[in-house]
Amino acid sequence: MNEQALLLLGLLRSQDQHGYQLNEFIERNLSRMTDMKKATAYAILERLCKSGYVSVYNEQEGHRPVRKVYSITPTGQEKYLELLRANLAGAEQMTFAGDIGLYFLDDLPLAEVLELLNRRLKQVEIRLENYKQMPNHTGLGVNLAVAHQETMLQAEHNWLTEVLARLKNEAIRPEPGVA
Amino acid sequence: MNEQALLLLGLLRSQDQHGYQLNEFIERNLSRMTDMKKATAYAILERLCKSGYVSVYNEQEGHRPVRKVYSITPTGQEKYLELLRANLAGAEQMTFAGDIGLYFLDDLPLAEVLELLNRRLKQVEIRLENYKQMPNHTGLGVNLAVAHQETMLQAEHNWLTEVLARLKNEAIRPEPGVA
DNA sequence: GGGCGCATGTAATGAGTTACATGATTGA
DNA sequence: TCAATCATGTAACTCATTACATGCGCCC
Repeated sequence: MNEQALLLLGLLRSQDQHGYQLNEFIERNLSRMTDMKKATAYAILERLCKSGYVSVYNEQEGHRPVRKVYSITPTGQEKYLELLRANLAGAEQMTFAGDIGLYFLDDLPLAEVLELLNRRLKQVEIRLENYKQMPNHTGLGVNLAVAHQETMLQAEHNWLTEVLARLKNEAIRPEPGVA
Repeated sequence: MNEQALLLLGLLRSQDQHGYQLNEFIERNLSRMTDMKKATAYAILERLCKSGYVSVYNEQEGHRPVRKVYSITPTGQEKYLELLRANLAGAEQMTFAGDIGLYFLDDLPLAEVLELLNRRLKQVEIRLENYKQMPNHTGLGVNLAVAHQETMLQAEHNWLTEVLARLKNEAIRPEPGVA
């Protein structure tokens, strides 16, 4: 009962959809918001169905494979709002897996650390480029979500750049008094 | 074979330790880096043992319960460096669960959104306070890791504040031309 | 004597991923 | 005719969490 459920319910709120359709949409437009896999979406839809938050009916267009079209129920609408409120009001834990590496950074020679962190920086830069080339979406919320990620990526970029500068400095003039 | 393994191996690198000891240390000093639970640590230590990255011996101090003391092996040392390099060089995905809510923010009345996001902001502020009251650690890496989290939290704070201001503005003078 | 701290785990559960299986249609 | 797309799923697995169980020593 988490963000993935919220996402699927939210998408179904605007219109009935079948699993494939939802998965396509998520992959094309929301790959930055979530990394939910297709099989997972199907599984969650089933779960939502069992819980009564969505209902299903079959549909066939021409000779295409039969589709299971999901539709949000009144209970689902309530659940959706509940999940949405909780999500908006809550702050995330903000623990970064990459910090574990930083914690142990003293275990490698400074030169190597510099090279490795540079690799990290490059990846952040590539992703930032990606955002900058993206067209504006429609809808207030969509733009906010995208802007948030860009902001955080930029923060990460700034921080990494600054750290690299500081470490480089230390490489030239090592341990200048500070432990 | 992820960050938790890296963490445990890294801690064992400095000295042999038993599970309880590791768990205590993590809870006291590294609760911000990771939210690994105690049972998980025990399980991972076992896994590392089976893989040959650590070895075990028993120890008893006085009449205390017997301890399983873990010791990193040469293979473990190699694995550790491998994991460390990968961790330092890699950038994280940076998908925030809270963005799903933002994405659907149009589904709630603006006034409520304002209130909910304010709740989110409050939590960020509390955590920031926490960081500011913390003493400096020893060791370059430790400080970097802590500083990183503080930086990102601050970025989150700035962003949220700005968004709230913008939305509040819109509440007063709604939809001023922009879709 | 009672509660906390020490020290280790297990069993059940849940969430999510991977890899695989199926089979029809459509377009080059 | 061959590959890609449409459409759904299952089975096996990993990973981690929760909740529980155990039992002794130490200190008040």
